[in-house]
Amino acid sequence: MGFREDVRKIKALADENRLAIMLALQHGEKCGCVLLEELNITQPTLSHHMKLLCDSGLVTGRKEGKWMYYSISPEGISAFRKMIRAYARCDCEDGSGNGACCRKNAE
Amino acid sequence: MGFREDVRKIKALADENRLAIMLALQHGEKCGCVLLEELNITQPTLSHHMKLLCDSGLVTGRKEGKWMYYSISPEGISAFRKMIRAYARCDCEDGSGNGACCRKNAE
DNA sequence: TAGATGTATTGATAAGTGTCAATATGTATT
DNA sequence: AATACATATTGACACTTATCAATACATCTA
Repeated sequence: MGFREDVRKIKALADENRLAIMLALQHGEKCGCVLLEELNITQPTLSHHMKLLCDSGLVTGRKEGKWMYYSISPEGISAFRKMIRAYARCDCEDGSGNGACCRKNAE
Repeated sequence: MGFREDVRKIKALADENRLAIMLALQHGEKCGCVLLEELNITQPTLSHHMKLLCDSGLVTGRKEGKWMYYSISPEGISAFRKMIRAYARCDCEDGSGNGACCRKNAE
């Protein structure tokens, strides 16, 4: 069926630099130029990664003058985790919270 | 830093066929030959995907005679979701459950 | 208006990935 | 031992992706 959109979103996180960006944004929004200093990549590469993260909904961008401020999207990461949960799950998690094999590791 | 291992695990889920496999295994273990009937791929391709899923820890394999039975690993998916959560998070989730921006969408 | 600065786009390239046909390996049955 | 069947591996190929240099676009400032 149509998992294409979900695959696209998962791929948005499947890159070392983009994981680093997600961590870098965890404590609040940052300007692109700041991210550029923290990551050892060129400006076009950062722009490319930010586009993928924004398209996936995990990150939102805000333009202020000539600067772009990026931040984690709470709704985006919530939807993302929910989506992940739809695939990374098993029957022993029946919603009652009594899934024996998952009790200890419940997140 | 060393996100390589996490990227490898996330990539394990970043494919349409592997998402379909995860769903197919949700209700319990299945033989490789059964998965082969459900997915429109050849046997070598299935073998390739199962290897990636097993290597990531999301799925475990059990050999019985000439058959391979695959099933979701409860510990694997729990660790996976925990890992995802480390990247797909923001400060407004402070562990107290009071993160204002996430309250409504908490999973 | 001109120059400076931050960001986005384009084009090229190397590396990675999904797929299949062909073949190999392992196991059960006759 | 020989055959049949399920799975794994190898090799090849098309497609995707991460990266950068060069360039374009947008905005601020002198």
